[in-house]
Amino acid sequence: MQNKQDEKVKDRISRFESLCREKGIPVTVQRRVILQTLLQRQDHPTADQIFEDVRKQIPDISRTTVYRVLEALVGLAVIRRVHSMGNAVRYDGNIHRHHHLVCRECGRMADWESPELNNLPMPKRKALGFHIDDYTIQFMGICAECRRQLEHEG
Amino acid sequence: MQNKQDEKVKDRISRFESLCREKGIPVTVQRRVILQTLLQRQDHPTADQIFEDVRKQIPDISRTTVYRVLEALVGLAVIRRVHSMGNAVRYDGNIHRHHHLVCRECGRMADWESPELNNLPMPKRKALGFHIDDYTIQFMGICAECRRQLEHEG
DNA sequence: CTCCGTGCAAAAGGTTTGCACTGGT
DNA sequence: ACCAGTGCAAACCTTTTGCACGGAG
Repeated sequence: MQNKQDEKVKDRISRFESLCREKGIPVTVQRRVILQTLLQRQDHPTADQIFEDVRKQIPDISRTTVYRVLEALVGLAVIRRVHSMGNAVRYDGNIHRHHHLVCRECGRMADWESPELNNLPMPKRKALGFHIDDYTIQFMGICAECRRQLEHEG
Repeated sequence: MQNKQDEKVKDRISRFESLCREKGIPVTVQRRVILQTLLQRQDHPTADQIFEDVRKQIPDISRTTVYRVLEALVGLAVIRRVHSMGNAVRYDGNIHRHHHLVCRECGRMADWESPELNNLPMPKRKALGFHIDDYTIQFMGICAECRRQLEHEG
């Protein structure tokens, strides 16, 4: 069981290394250990939590490096941010069930309402200890303005 | 059209005032204007964006008040946070389509996989200018630990 | 050998807190 | 009059940036 998980992690890491070689990006100890640390956790840690973990293996690593490497890994699509908006809390005056279109680039959000999405099968109360009573879907993509900008850059 | 929207806002505000009276919570100018400001916007502003807006009506309002009032309104279920995790970015090593159970109280998250949720009808490319290519569902509720704690408090 | 990645320190957001004062009820 | 809400300033936490050094390709 544990071995199976370990193998998966090893596999992901070696695929990451191939990807780096392909793109001519240096494979550093820090990157390998940061990726490994995230992959070994079953939760969804913050950069700082990863920093604390990684420190056990690389005591002199800098917090800055952890932040930079994580964003680099996101850029390579090796890992994901859990939610792709900026780092400020956003508020919504609409309290009935509705969904959002979110731009990966700039965090811009638009509402998305669709009756067929409003009666999905919910995890039953008690799922994993959670009492779930509502849900909201984030549709992810690129907004018109960012698309235009990306095209202009090349 | 505009009048219809204005009426909705007025209605929400007067319902908010009733709720306050019911609970013996003071209705202040600041609260009314902050709520109104959020309701009049069609986007999902940050506390700071609301602060800038509200300033036009109450030039001497403090940023602190805006932060506090918004959280108070969330507590009363009059408005919502767009995503209910803490204020640090979280990373996920799992890059295939999957969903999350999120605790409203503490932000704890668990993965939720369900084949029947992995082929929902997506907004067609171009919806509102967005090119959507993926989605993820956030199921919202209370985790076991927070439930226990809330019961202990009364 | 050349760059990119790293570490450090400082700055830049975003948010919270303690305290004195003001304003709703 | 009482208590909760507000404003201010300072603290705090998370993230970003500039620069000099060191290690990977």
